[in-house]
Amino acid sequence: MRRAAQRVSGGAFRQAGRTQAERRDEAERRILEAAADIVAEGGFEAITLAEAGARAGYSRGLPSHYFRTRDDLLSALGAYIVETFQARRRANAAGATGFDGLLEAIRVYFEMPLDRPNMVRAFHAVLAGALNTPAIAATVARLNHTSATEVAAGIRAGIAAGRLRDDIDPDAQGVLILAALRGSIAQWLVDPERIDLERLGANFISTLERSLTK
Amino acid sequence: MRRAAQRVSGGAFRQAGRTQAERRDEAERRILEAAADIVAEGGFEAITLAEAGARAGYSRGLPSHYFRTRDDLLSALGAYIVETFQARRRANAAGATGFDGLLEAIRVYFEMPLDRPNMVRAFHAVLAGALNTPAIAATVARLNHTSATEVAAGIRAGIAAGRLRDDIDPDAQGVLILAALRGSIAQWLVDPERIDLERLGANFISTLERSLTK
Amino acid sequence: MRRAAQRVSGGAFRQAGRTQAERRDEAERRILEAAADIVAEGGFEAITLAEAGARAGYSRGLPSHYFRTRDDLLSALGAYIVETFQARRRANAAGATGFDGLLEAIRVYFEMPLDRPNMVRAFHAVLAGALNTPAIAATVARLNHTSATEVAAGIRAGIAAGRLRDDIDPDAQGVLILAALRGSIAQWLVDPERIDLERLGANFISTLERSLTK
Amino acid sequence: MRRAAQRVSGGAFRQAGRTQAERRDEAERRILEAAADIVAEGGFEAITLAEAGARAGYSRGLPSHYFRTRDDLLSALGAYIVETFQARRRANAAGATGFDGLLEAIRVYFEMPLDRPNMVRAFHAVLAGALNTPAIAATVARLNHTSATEVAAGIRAGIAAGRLRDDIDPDAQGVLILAALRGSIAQWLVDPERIDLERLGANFISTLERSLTK
DNA sequence: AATGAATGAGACTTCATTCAT
DNA sequence: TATGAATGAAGTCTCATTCAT
Repeated sequence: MRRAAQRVSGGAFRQAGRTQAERRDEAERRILEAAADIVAEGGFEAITLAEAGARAGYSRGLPSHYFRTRDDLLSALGAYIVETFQARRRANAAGATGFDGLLEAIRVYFEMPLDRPNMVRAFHAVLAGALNTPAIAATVARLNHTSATEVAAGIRAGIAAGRLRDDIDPDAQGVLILAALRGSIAQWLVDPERIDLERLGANFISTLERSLTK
Repeated sequence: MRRAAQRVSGGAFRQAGRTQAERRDEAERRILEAAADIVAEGGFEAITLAEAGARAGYSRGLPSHYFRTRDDLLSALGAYIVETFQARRRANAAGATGFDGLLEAIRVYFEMPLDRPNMVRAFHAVLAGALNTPAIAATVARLNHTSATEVAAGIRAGIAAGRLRDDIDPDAQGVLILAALRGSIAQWLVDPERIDLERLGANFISTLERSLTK
Repeated sequence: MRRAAQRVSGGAFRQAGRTQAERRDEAERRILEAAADIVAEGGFEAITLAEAGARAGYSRGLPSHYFRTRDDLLSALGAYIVETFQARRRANAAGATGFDGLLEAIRVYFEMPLDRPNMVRAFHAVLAGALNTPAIAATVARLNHTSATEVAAGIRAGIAAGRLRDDIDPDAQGVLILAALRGSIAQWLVDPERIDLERLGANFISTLERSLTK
Repeated sequence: MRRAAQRVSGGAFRQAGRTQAERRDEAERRILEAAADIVAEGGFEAITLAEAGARAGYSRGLPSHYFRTRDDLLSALGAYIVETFQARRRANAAGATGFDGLLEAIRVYFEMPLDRPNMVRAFHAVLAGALNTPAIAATVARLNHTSATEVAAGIRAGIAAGRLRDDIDPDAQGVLILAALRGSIAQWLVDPERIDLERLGANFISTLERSLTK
């Protein structure tokens, strides 16, 4: 096995000392990131296998080689974008728990579009793609369930702590809160000039406090 | 002149004696409706000009003939679906005004998916398409602005009537309420088994009353 | 029959008092002229029936109505362009006969491109079209024969007048002279900056005089 | 590694063991040759990408794959046909220089149509295509300039050798001689029965000698 | 006579996919 | 492992042509 640093045709240099498995993993990840960029710019249907390979600095044929079919790539890509988004969201609101953690997570949610617009665009493209692309629908359904349940857990913690009214339906509120977050950002994506996310976030949080606390 | 209904090659029955303008208008409308069906089933990118023509009972080439390019069809289709959705929504909540009218409109909104699932799917496909398709983005941006403004007007009416608190930001609430409606339905579309729209609607309305009324 | 001046859909006014045959003839002629313009701009294959009708100020369907098929239009158009060109050429060199008439006709030939560039472009498009379009080949073959024979007649007149050498092959010279004229203009059409037609014409005539006269 | 000639799906025999670059180069060349055949038969506008691929023994999609667009194929094809024609013409008149070389080249020119009718037809189709196809016009403009300059060089050599009159305009004569050659063949292409190229060639050369020599 | 609605064939082009190297 | 050559299936779009008005 050749171990010296070597020039690959795509023009990228890669580190020596990798095993083939490591190289493969990196190539897959770079292809997924390139694909995520394409999604952010042109939507989910704009992806072509060749373009994803070329943007990642590899050959136009490599995505086919790794992901076999376009559907498999889309499926992996949906999961990758969702995971990346979730990881970022959680990192930004790390440590916060209970109802206060929920409020903090909501604040973070309204800040992410300005911080990471491409990631958010890609994420919403995945949400949109769930409507039609079976390879993605399952991922999004699971995401929705998890996310709404997390929100509901924050509310339940608030109830248990005696801070929130106990006639609240935490599951329904979980869905509604998630809906408001997503729907707000969806409007911002279409018309960022008109939608003031900071103002929306502040209003939403004070609305929640008024409707949920005792 | 032949006046009896006659069979034409496309398989549709049409009345004789139409003017050419009438024939053309009907053909355009039928093509748009067929295209909306396709959108509801397979999403915005699933449309092909040929399929739209064939489903409408015409030739595969007619949509090209009328709409010139696919983009032009998409643009017209986005406007058509939005108009149809709005017309239906308003018809269902006719006569209600003020803050009560807003609450009624919200109730209607949560009922529409069960009443007209295809229309709602098509509508949400348009919303999703706005992310990537410039021809649609403008339509959706206008729709969002109008819709949020209508909601805000209902809130302003409630404030003026002394029923709602006067420290509310009606515009922000308009966006947030629209967001919650859209986001709820988006989750239902992905997993209708899990999302109970009736329950969501009831929770949302009581939440609103608690957060907005004096 | 309505005789008053009337507005037609194309936007053109036409004179009253025509018979239908006259109106039809005018419409045909206007369609042919519009088609000739298209040929001059975009070549022989750029013609579409609809475009010819629209440019002539009529409906897009009228050329079909008159000329039945595209081939029939092309055939009529080839003849029309050739006739127009010949008429112009003869008008410009009217009255000249014999060998001097030939020289005058040659001078005129080199002047026409600057005087009537569109006509000359269309004419050369017809010549080019003869290579592939059977509907035109016959017209051009006849034209070539006639033109070369006319040139030969001028030479024969010069011989008979004792002005030209009598060992000349008039028919071969007819073809060669026609070839030089056409070939010169063909080069000018491709690169009018580089080809100085006036200089070419002067050189050609003095060359001819030296090679043909006693 | 398999080395024996093997039958591939397109119906052509190819050797195994080629590098990919060799395979591609051969495929491109064969597609261009097939396209040149089509041009010779049906003119420049008769080319379709699919037909070029099929005639070359490949799939109907390959020309698109290589040449991207039809215009790019036409452009490459124009250059290819011109190069092939020039190479043949020069090979046939190899070694001849000066004014005698020019006369020999002219003799060869009048012989080529009978020797290589398809090549000559294709070549004249390119000349004709320059009138309307920008992708070809540049190639033909360069060709015309080069060819006329070569002829002029032969005349200048004759003047320098004291064999031709020194009041000749070599550049104008270069254009005129090229014009006569092209124009003669153009007439032959339309009506080969009537045009006797051998006789034309003999007449043209004796005419030239009379008009150019001292 | 004239318009223009509608059809259908054919071309270009893009890609997923397979396969040779 | 990785490249890229080659195929073939759609899809868009343009037009000649037919036909109802």
